[in-house]
Amino acid sequence: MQELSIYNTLSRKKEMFKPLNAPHVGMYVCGPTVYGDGHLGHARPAITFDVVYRYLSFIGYKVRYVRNITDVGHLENDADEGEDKIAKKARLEELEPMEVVQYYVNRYHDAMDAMNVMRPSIEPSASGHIIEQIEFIKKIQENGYAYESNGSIYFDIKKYNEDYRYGKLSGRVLEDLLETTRELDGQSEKKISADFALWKKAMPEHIMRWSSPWSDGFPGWHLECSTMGTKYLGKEFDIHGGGMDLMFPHHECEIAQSVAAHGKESVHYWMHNNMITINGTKMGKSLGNFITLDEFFSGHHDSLSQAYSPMTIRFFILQAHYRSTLDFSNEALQASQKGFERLMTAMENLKKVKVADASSVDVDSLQNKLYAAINDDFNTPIVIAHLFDAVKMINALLAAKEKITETDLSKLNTLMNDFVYEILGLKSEKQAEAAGGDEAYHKAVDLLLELRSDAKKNKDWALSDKIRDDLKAIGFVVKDTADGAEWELS
RNA sequence: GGUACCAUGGCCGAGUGGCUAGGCAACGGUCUGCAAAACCGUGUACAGCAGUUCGAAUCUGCUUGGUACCUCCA
Repeated sequence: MQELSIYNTLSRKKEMFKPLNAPHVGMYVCGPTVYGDGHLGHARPAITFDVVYRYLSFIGYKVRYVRNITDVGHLENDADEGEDKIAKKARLEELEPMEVVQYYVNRYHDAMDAMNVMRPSIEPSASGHIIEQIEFIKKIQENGYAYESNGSIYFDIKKYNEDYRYGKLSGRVLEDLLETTRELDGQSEKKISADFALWKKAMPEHIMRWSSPWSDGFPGWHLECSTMGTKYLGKEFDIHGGGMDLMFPHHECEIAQSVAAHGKESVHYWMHNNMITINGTKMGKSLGNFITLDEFFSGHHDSLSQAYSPMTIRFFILQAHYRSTLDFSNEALQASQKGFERLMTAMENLKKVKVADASSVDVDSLQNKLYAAINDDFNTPIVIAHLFDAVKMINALLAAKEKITETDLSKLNTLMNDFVYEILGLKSEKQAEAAGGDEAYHKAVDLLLELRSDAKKNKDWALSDKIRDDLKAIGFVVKDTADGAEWELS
């Protein structure tokens, strides 16, 4: 088993990863709120924790990966008089709320599949766990950390803070919070403004509502994660992940809820991915500066100079460490596209390498560096840097500038496959393209290239150049290689 | 206002007290009928100022600029 270190937000430092019940690992990640299309920002946690999931599984852990679907409970406004986001969207589009949910869940899955993000072991939805959430509230209430007010139940932060400490994850101090939130409007039903809803009584216009011992209503914003985490991973589990913007108040409230219900913290390692920025500012739904994943895939957006494939997006995200911000730009994305293609070309070239009776390359050293990088808090940019060293090695082997034994070649093959495909989760898009698509049209282009090849044999440069240049004008790039001509869409 | 964080070559980004990632772009070369593609090679950058040190981009202080969270947010 590899020695893996993980940066724990709780301690603000890297810690050796020791699961509670090896070889089992429990991991919970905050999933999407399904009232809109996924954007580039959503890809970051999905891909970050996909690599965590893949690597933990790869080194032999049995991982139960839970990623929720939030389909209730997020209020529209900061005040408590808001309306459920899903319900609002449903009214606007005159659809059943669950129809809206299903539509966006499907689209989310499609985008994630395209980026080769593995599906989690369990993908529970908040609306499917109302009963569990009500039970969870009862426990908090029994332990004295909740109070009822006008049919709604609130978490009593002041009481909680007397016995434990509210704000330990994000470094907040309750007194400071009280000062800063005081000026926000009518927190009429709450004891103090920092208290948050566990159960909210529904106004007549709310169409998503459930009965409870207190009122017809819906569960609070933070409750689903505590509830479903507990249900599927236990009162204590190993990893909880999510975006940095969820650290406060969402994850802070989760901790408070779990401690209030069970008397102890449930999560051992808190992991937070940083934001993706655009022109140096966070890309976010509320800021309206986001670009959806489908827009990236199609190129249909004013800020995009071209389409970017799902693997380009994945590679782009993996080229930065998950705890750093990552600035989007066309230039950066194009760089990722080129780099990714180069890596994939080398993976093809690796198959053509011939063995020799001795090795002039050091595969063991490469292996050590790759594992050291991924074990160091999933440092994928370093992993990729070493993979590019391997690309140079492979190209030199192919050009017979270096040589390699059968044993080493086999080792190199395994290593490259493990890291590129299994751990980083990259895949060649050429194959996917060739497999699908219109066969007749592929053959037609191939035929043109054959004609050009014949023309070249006859030194009919006028004809061969016409074919090449006209194809280019239509949108095909012709590439002459040692094995003949290839083409692709530009 | 409170609390954090960041500032790296044309761009994106690692790293870190001395051995000065990587990708893209640019430039040069190999190949090619010419191109393109592919491959090879070339760049001593770390906001500013002061300090600690034999030695700092890496540690400390100050200055400047930027970001995030405090309200839904990945």
